[in-house]
Amino acid sequence: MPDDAAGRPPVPGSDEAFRALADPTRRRILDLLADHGSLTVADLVAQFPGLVASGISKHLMALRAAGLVTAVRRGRHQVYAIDADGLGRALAPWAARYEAYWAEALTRLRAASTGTAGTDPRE
Amino acid sequence: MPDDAAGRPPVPGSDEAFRALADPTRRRILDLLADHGSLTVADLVAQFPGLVASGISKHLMALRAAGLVTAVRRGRHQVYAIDADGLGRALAPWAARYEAYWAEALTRLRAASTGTAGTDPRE
DNA sequence: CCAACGCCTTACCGTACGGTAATGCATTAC
DNA sequence: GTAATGCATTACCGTACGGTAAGGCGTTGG
Repeated sequence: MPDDAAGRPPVPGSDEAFRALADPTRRRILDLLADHGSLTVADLVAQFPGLVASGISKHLMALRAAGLVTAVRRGRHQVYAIDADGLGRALAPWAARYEAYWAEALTRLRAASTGTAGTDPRE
Repeated sequence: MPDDAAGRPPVPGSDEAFRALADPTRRRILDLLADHGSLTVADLVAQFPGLVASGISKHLMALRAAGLVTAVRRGRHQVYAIDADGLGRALAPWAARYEAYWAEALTRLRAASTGTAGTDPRE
């Protein structure tokens, strides 16, 4: 990248958030945190058989740098949780611009999941 | 990546979409397409002083592979536009899960831009 | 105090990504 | 028909990313 003269005045801190969300593992971590509220590193490691603790820790650091999760020490464990405020601030501007696009797909998705209970986000 | 044993059955085609959105240049291309409706490669190249046509073309291919934009030939120009349906299908499941997080930030954002005639997709 | 534990940190490696330059294949213009 | 345009494609390069393995520091427990 020779220079950033392309100009990117809009969305200041969202870059890191979008880059963080690019990785499927990190999105799954967010999903797990959204489901369970808060989890330790060990809890998360148990959910990823193909990864060791270091990898999970690195992903968590990336999410933390992007402001998507928060970390607090509890004893010798580190408990992670979704940073609702940070996630909102990072994605709200983009969502405001594009929510119209997925709005109809969303209502269709909600209608389809009424009774079918399966994870089938298409058709 | 030795294997994908970590398990990623959910959100089948969203991976490419999120990876495509990770790059600021591609998000800016989407913004430009959202603003102008449809643009040719040359139009987009004019918006990025720091890039040559090949680079723009590659970004457009990535966006097309992710199902976020569509391309049609008009004469010897290639006209790109946002694929509303593809964008919706790719992001709707994720948005359905996390929209609550940016909902409050969104209303706050809308309240702040009341009267400042920004880019308002709806209402 | 000392050993075990838990997590972060650093070093390192392979691969994929973003970028340019050069080539190819259409379509338009002369 | 031939030349020029417009975009895609390919080849190539530097860098950043995702992953593991090894080391460090604070915390828990005897």
